[in-house]
Amino acid sequence: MYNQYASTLESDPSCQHSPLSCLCLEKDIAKRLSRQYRRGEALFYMGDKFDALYVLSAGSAKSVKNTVDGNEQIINFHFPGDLIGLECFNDMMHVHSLRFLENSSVCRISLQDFNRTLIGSDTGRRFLLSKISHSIVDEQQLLLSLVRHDAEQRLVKFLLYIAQKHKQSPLPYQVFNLSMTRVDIANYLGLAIETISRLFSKMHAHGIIKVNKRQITLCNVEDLQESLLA
Amino acid sequence: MYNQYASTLESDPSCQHSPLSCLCLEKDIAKRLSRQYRRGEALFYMGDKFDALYVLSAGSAKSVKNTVDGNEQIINFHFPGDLIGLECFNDMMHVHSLRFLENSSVCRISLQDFNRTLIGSDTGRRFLLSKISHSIVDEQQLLLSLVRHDAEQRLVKFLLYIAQKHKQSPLPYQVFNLSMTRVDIANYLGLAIETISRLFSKMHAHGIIKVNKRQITLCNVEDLQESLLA
DNA sequence: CGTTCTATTGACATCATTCAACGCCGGTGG
DNA sequence: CCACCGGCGTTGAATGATGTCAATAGAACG
Repeated sequence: MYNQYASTLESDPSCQHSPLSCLCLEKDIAKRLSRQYRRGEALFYMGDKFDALYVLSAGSAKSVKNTVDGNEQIINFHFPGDLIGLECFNDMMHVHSLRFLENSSVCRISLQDFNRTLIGSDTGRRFLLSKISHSIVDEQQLLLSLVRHDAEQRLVKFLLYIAQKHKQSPLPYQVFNLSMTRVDIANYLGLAIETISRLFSKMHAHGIIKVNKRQITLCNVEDLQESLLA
Repeated sequence: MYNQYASTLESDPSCQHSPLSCLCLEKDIAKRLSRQYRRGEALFYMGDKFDALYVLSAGSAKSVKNTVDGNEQIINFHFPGDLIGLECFNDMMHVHSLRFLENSSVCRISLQDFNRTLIGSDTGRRFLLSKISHSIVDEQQLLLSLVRHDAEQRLVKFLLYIAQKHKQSPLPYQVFNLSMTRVDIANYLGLAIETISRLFSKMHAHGIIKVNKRQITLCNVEDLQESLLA
């Protein structure tokens, strides 16, 4: 019961293409922005005033932190249904920049609407709290990979994660297109780009996955999952 | 204004020893548990029903995830003022075990009270949202260390983080006792315990820090902070 | 008083990075 | 149309940081 929205997002076919629509219909707190964004565009920059949360309704994006040495660090990737901006209630400023990886659209949730939902609707509040928990847990999963897994395991976990995020897509979820470059993946996983490239080649040669440019096919999901346990 | 509670926790001397007291006094949502916990005791275990959040009011603790291979992974450490349990709204179960590192006490916030505060009090809601953001950002900081820093930088960042958490203590904050073992630190930072040991020895020899068993002295905090930027 | 936990140190092995060269593709301008 | 260029990706060889294995010793605890 508590969990109804989270699970709805996974399974209810009516939500397949826009999980947010549940939320939109339900509580009308997110308003679809008319504007579409293109690959490379930014929704906001680190340091901007925080005046709304967003839900990604289509496409994909990355949260990027600019480090002192002039480089970027990708904090996470976002996919349809992800709630963006939860880390900003501390300073009321954006602590990342958000950059789209492909043509995308978002729903905007003003802080006023956010608060109103938190206050006024039991199911809305549960939904939002569940989203908050989910994003914390996702982050901890990445943390776990970085700490306990070697390069190949990190990449496998990453691919499984991406596949998971594509479960709403019409394609079989074992087949998907990466919207990010190898550079992005390497950055995110804390590896050198050459390592990513070599791993793709090796795993392809071993028949574990198929790699064709950015299209990935996971040949045996269960085997991959098991390989993480070793 | 939005930020008043967060900053109060840092600076208001009346909150020095129990940051939570702000919250207790303010909204009466957290009730100090009479029971004190001892080193090694658990507050809850992974899989337990999630029926309350906690604020650590004294001592320290670790959140631990049991991995499939029978090992543990420390997800984070907790210090006075930290809000514990935010990751549980998804499944309404605890996803970590919480284990105290020294004699400690906690304040319990029932879900009912939590919701009531979210609904009923503007300042309480802001305070809680700020806490949520803070814990997400903390986690991302660790993530950044793991991805971008080598072993020494990770350890330095960890020590600065601990020092930061001890700013409320009567001691000068450059001097503190680690409540966790070398094993815990290694586990948390994704390093071998021998690496931690060697780094402590090396940094001690170089006069960067002083190490005496578990007591650490940071000889020059600014130098340490700068060393992270390189 | 032994057993276990914690910590330190050395020798060696290994995985991932770094440096370097190269190819492919798409866009842009002459 | 072709030439050039920058971004993206692959592969090889050498280097180095960190893990692993092993030995030792003090501290904590029953």
